[in-house]
Amino acid sequence: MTVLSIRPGGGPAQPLINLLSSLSPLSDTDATMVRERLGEPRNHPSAAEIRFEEGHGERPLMVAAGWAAEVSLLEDGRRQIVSLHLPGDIIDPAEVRRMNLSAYALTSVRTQDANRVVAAATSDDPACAALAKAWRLHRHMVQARLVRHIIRLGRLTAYDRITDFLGELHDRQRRAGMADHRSLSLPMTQEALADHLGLSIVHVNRTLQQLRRDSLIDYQGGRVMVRDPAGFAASLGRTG
Amino acid sequence: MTVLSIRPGGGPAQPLINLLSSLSPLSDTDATMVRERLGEPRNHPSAAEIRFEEGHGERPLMVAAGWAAEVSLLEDGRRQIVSLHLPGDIIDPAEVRRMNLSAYALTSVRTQDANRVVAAATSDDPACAALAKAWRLHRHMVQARLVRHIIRLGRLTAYDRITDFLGELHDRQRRAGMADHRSLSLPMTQEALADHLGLSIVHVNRTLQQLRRDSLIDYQGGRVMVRDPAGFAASLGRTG
DNA sequence: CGGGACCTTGATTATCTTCAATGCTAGTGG
DNA sequence: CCACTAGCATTGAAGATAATCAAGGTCCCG
Repeated sequence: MTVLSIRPGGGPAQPLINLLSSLSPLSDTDATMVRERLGEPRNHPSAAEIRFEEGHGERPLMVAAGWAAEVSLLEDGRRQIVSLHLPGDIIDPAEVRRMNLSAYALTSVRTQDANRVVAAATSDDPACAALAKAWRLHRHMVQARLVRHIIRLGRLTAYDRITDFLGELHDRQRRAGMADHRSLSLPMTQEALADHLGLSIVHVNRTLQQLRRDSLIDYQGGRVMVRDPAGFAASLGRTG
Repeated sequence: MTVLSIRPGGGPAQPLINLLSSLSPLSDTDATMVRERLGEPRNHPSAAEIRFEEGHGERPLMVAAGWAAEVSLLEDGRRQIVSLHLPGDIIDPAEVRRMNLSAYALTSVRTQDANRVVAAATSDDPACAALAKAWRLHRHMVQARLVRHIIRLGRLTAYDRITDFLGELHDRQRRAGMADHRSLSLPMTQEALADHLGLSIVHVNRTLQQLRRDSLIDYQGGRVMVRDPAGFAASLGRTG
């Protein structure tokens, strides 16, 4: 991990740059390329749907601040949050549409048009080679998260689902330079948590309390403190 | 759907050709291109792991006959079948390795090296344009299946999971020209079904019986007859 | 005929959901 | 400043869904 490049205060593009360079080293030139290619910011109020038909086609959006989610709404009103977008993540509208999902702001969200960034990252211009490599690894990571979520939902208990999920969030936030060794932010309601983890609100609430009672975490005000990193990692039903 | 191209007896490549042309029309030339680029067949006994280190790197394999699965093994012996490979599907060893999965033969399986097919389908040679388009759509479909499976596991009951899953299998087999309007093959044990759908064997067994009692399906000898296509589709907790 | 893999069944228990309140806190308007 | 409201978190009780445990049963194959 290129520690040097992790500068949380480096502007709205910094989480994305940190994220990419945590996968494959980027030069300052690469970082600048990302920064300069981001488009105008846009704000989405909490709980609003994030729509994409903004004039010229379906452009990828980078989440600059706040959390968003890709959601499947079922006929009976149930919903499944398929994936989450944290600062630094990029939402691909074409994919959202193809999968029959919708995107929602879980908190107040600020996005920026990332069309030109994605274009650079997927071009075969040698000047973008480092960016392209990091981007490929990033895509792989995104896909691996889907697979991991299938394993979570299919074979882990509520307790392990939450632990495993918090572990994933911690890793993601650290890569983006947005969390320290011991804590992570969790600015989503227990209802959203339930809809992501395939559980009821009530059960999420009780399981979180259990985690607190077991002294694995503290949780309040949208922030999780990892009290026992060892026990935390150990309690995961790990894949082999 | 290009009905003309669906010829179940057209050799081992036919399922793949049917599958691709169900997504985007292929000419006879395209079909020939696929057929001629397939490598030597290889047999995998039922329940064996499908390994890839065969001399020259990790080459994609097309399933020519039988069913395979990508599996995650958990420490405690539980397992999750993340995805299934039916005839016509292509297994990407690089992906299996990246996701920390392993591939197993659920039945006796015959595969063929599909490296040159994938190369053609992902090239930008204009001669492969039709193939490339179908391939892109196919990749999208594969990804959509992962998302759909997340929704199944997260928000559907055992009964609906099985119904929805059978619906998916029916669609896949029809695209490959390997099933008619009313029936599909299901050559996997109830244990494998359980490991895919995140349920216990016993519960899968009882739920299948419930489906039979409700006259939605008949099920015996690895074959499912769809008795009530309307009720079948209606019972699905559909995404919107 | 014996063994093994798979399917089926009953009984019991655990996990998780649902329903129905009750708190808590922050923002709002009087 | 103080009700008042809305959204979220929490709690208890009851019930449904699914897992586990422990046998049998069936079928195929050597």
